Amino acid sequence: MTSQLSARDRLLDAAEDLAFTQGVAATPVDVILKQANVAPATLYAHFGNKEGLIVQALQRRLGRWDEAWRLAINKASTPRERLVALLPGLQNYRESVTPARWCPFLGVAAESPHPGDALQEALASDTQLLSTRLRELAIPVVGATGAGALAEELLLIYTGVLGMILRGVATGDAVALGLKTSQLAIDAALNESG
Amino acid sequence: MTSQLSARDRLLDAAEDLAFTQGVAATPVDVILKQANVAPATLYAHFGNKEGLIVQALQRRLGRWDEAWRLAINKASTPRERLVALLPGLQNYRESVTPARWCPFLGVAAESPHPGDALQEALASDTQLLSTRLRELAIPVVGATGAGALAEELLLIYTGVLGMILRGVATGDAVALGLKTSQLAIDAALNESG
DNA sequence: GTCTATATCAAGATAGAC
DNA sequence: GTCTATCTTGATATAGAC
Repeated sequence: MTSQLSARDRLLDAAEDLAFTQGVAATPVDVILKQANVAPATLYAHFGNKEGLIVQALQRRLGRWDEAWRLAINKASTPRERLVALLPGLQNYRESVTPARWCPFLGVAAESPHPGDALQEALASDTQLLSTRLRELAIPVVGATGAGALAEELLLIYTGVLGMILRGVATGDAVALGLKTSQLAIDAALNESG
Repeated sequence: MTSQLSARDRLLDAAEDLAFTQGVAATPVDVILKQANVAPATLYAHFGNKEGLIVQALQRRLGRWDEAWRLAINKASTPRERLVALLPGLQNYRESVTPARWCPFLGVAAESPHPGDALQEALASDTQLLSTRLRELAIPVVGATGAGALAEELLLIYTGVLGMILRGVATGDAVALGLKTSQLAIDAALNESG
């Protein structure tokens, strides 16, 4: 049976499915090709090389994660809930996609030795998105003065949640722990600004 | 010039130096051999294969990290300072050894796809050490009842510090941020138990 | 235990037809 | 754009002498 998706989409799906769960270096191109049911030359025609495929898979995933996070923010009803929506958003997101062993952006960056790579830039985009939006969401909660510092703490906690998943903690447990810690950070920031 | 260290030690040094900064998969055995000034057969005689070398390099590093942490704990003068000594300990440690791009245990685990690998077990040893000792150190600060929960939060924060380093934040900045967040978690635990 | 030289193999990438 | 078949490379590991 042939899938109805384009070869390009099947390749992106397979790359996400395999490389982000098994590791990029540990996932040979052959295996991706087989799962996508696509011929080698097609991959290279679309993406140039393996790294090109991984980069585009990361970009697509960042877009989807962005959407999922926005959705979680929109479901929240207070500024404070919107600020911590990151964490339930992460949990929902991980339940909706093939869950990478942990964060694919950090994972790919950890494997890629050269800072200037397109792969590293994908991680930078992720970090940038997190920093910027967390800071925006923090302003209505603690005011513009303390927003940057609080955003940094929340990014640290979020990053810690991802790392705990790599340590083998279940996503739900790691998220609950991160949520609890985030509340402490927000309370402390409110006491300072108030 | 030939080093005075044994071939075995030169191999471990080179593996730590290269594989933990560039990534294991991205570091060919040849390169390790060249830097160690050792012949291929010697490596395989000592370690069996590349993974064996990496595993022993990790074990050695865990031992040294353990020592460094103990040292930081001993330099502290109050139970509370001992509980957070993890973070200045990390900073000193990273300044004393070839600093891996981030945590070599998490890094190696991230690359290794199979949960049962000897490599994954090295990460488990690290997590185990952190959990156990943090809990012991937390008892004199917040009492036995809340110690486990606080230890989990501090491990999350520590793991977040490591992840922030991978995101490109300087070690000192990440440590300072983690220290600040840890103090919040401890204060909150004290309020609950008091 | 250590060396030089080499076998073996897997993986990324391409050639050329359709 | 897509396929089958293949090329090329580079990396792990071993053979056999000292």
